[in-house]
Amino acid sequence: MSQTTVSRALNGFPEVSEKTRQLVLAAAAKHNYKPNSRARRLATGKSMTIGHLVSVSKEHEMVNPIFADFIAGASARYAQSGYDLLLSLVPDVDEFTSYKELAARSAVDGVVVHAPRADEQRIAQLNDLNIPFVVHGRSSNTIEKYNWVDVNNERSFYRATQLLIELGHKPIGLINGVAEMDFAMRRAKGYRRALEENQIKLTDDYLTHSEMTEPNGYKNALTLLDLPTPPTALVTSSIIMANGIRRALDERDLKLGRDVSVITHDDDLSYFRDAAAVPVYTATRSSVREAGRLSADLLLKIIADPGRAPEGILLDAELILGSSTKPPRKP
Amino acid sequence: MSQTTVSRALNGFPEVSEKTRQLVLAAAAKHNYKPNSRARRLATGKSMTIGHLVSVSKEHEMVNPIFADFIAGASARYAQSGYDLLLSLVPDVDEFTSYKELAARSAVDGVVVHAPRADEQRIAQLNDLNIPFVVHGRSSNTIEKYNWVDVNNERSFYRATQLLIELGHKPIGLINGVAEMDFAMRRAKGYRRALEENQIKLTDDYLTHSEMTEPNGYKNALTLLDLPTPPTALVTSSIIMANGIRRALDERDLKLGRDVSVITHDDDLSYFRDAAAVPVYTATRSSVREAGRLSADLLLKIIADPGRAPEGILLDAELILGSSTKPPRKP
DNA sequence: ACAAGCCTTCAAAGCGCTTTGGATTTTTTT
DNA sequence: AAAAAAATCCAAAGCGCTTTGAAGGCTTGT
Repeated sequence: MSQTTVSRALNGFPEVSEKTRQLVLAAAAKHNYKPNSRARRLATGKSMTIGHLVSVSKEHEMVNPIFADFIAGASARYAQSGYDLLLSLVPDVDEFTSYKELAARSAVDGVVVHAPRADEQRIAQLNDLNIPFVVHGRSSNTIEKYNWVDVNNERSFYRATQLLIELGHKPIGLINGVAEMDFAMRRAKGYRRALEENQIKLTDDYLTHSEMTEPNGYKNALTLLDLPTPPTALVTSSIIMANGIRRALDERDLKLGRDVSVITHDDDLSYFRDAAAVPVYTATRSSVREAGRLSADLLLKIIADPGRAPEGILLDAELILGSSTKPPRKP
Repeated sequence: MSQTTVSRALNGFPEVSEKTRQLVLAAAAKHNYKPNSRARRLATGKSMTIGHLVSVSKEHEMVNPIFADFIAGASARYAQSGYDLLLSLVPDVDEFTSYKELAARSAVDGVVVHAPRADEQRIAQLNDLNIPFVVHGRSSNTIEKYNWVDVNNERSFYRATQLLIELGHKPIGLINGVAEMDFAMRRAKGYRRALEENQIKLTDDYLTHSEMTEPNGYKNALTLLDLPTPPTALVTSSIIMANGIRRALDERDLKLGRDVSVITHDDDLSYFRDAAAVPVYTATRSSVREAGRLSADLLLKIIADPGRAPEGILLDAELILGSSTKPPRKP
């Protein structure tokens, strides 16, 4: 049997009879034969690989904890379509160099951009490189068209803040992510809008920006609690920071919910899944794993049809009521 | 200039004069030329790719949170040596199928095995497939030789338990990972040995096994605190569980350290880095990122020299004193 | 100035597939 | 039964590199 026939049988071409196909498939299964990826990729001119470049902050050696779950979602989709996932954790400073290199040696058919800043250069750069990509998040100050999957951050945090205000809270703090990040900017915007609409005037002292680690949640919570008029409620961007906040409250003998209300954004991380009947935290919840799936789907579509008009997928976070929010305590 | 010369110049062969090499390099830089990965890999017969198969528990859709930091460590090494990192999150049930497939289509030059069980089949399977691999962890019930990088789990937990005993604690609980995991088994062993050597008899009620999530830390802590003779100290396998434990203590109006002492294993995750002057938790600390680096180094060595005798690298976790351990409270 | 020897360059083969275009066989039509 | 059409199959080219083996250019020694 000729090489051509085997190749066609395995790749599902119609020029081969069903009988032969079955024969080929049986023989392949028997000898555990799979076409050599390297040869196949050279012949087809496709890499059958999607790149994920995750930047590691040079300063803090920080890996964004949500990326594992995001990738878990995406990976499943790639596998279904026969794509491999190429992962590279690069120091944030030379991220573009990495993209350029990947493109030059044509190692990937597409990439996913993680953690876009409000001013994001990678989008224009990738458009220039003419390499298909999907951004997980958006970039407010970018005019170029691009494909993205994002959560409605502004609205979520607007709603969260609004809820606290309705409960009677006035001084409300926001413990946010790094200021340059697009999501952080949008969340701050939602938070501010809710305050403004309710004529609550707060200085920027009530708003902190930092990497979303547990220690930072702790530290920033203490800073806010030390204000002359400490907040009676906090909104935060990450369940990991929320854990730090809880620790700070604990240290001050304040009870979560009773003394200080907290609403956190909840990415539904697998190791923090808040699945109790009454969740621990009132939260704006949106599964980052689902975002991973959707991003992968979108990227595969773009690759299959390069002419496609850029698309944005906006997910709405649910506002889930837990036990960490109560009306402020009467003095 | 001929293709041969260019290839040789770029790949550092000695047959090309320094002058020509510089010329070639300059031209390559100017046009942003990089040899096409696909073609190169076919020609050399190497994939220049390392596979990481991370299993996702089918049941809980759980991704081990340490893997992000581990991979961050490994990725840097691969990049240095020109290797790509192929990541696949596979349902734990069909992990071997994935390995076989990778081998058949020769997509990788080596793999890293994550989260080995005490009874681990993958080691024999990979040896059969004759594919270079390094195990992050060990497998107690495996007789085959293999390369591994592991922490001295038994000793760490022996020392941790011993410390608590020296402080005066008697009923000591262990909130551990899933029982089948090799590391969990070793940690339990160290814990038990310390108890035995001090003639402390405790039933297995003081020992819980579960996936290392925050909710499980919480739940298991409550279970132990509800025992007729509740433990005055807890040892736990993960800082994420430790956060759940803190929540449980909080709910019972118990103060960490004062009322209940806690020692946690600390993988030095980037988003939980406990870098305070006096750490929050007394901990057995070992950087999982460093383990990632070492695993990558070892694997690259094996690939470069297949004849190499299997090697094991045993890391010793430091026992770091924090503020979560005190003598038991007098009743 | 010429041969020997070394350094440098090159043409061509091959990596293991896919794909094209043609050849062969089988089926259908007249 | 012969011709036309359809269904199969196959040989060979090509994907973009690396690597082999041979040729060309330069230096050195006599």
